[in-house]
Amino acid sequence: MQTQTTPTAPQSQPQASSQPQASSQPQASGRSLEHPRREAIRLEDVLHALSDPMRMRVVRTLAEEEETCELSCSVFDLPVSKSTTTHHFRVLRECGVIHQIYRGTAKMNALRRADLDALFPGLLDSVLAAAALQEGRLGGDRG
Amino acid sequence: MQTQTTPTAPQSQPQASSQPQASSQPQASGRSLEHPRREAIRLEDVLHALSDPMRMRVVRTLAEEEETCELSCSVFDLPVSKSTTTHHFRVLRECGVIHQIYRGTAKMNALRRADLDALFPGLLDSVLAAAALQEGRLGGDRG
DNA sequence: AGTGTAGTTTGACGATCGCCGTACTACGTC
DNA sequence: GACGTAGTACGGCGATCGTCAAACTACACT
Repeated sequence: MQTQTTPTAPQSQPQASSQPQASSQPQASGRSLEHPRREAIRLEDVLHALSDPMRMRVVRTLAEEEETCELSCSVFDLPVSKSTTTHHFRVLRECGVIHQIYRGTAKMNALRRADLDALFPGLLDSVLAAAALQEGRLGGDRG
Repeated sequence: MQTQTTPTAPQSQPQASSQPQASSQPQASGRSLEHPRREAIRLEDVLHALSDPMRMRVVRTLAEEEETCELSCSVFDLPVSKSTTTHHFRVLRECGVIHQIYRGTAKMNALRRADLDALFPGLLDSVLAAAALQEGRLGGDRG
């Protein structure tokens, strides 16, 4: 738990893999990503980020798979181009909703639940519940 | 309780004041406003509406003054022009966040709390709490 | 009828948004 | 080194957004 940041306490230190190990999993290395500090996360930005169906879909998937801790961008398979996918993940990161790190060629994503719950208690859960309720109500599958 | 709709169960019937009465308060009359039905309210539209600081400010004021039931547009005194104010209230109404009726020259506004609570339980409260928390955190007055 | 108040409508503006394709970089593997 | 994979950066496109000013409508009051 030292060469990789935990999603519950993300800090954006570059931390250029000082101890190489023969683990099967590649380490976070090379490029660094900018994340807003917890105190810099703004409610209006979070609401704006979540108001896009594509990004809501990402956040819901991340929340469902929360015990997995991290998902690569590619597992989402959004019905948009690669560059648009990059754009949406960047919006989510820059507004503080998700945490991203590079791991080999992949970029892993995790919800910043601890930060969001601390700043806006209950908000994420009620949004997720609302999204699930609405999906049931409209009967559609995530569209 | 028949010539005016209640904010807790708003229906958008025109209801053109069939029984005139000498009450001190002018009745809802004349122009009618379109409101989405409860089932037509979409989470993404609500989140988008709330992601604008000006509209969030309106919703928070409406929530604080909820026992008053209705507030005219003019009491808000937003730091934007009249036409922009009209625009923001229209966005809030069309996405189902507020209910509006004409009462004389004024247009009265009320939160559609019953509808929102039914569709998205806890969402409105956690958003309002988050906004209050953030205001305290940033120390600013509603900005 | 005239005046004032409250809000609307229209059209415009610059900014942002969501989306794309193309060209590119970084990494792992053969 | 060559190749494939994962994701980025750069522009560009049309649509939407927040904002405004100007002209307008609806109502109340004198």
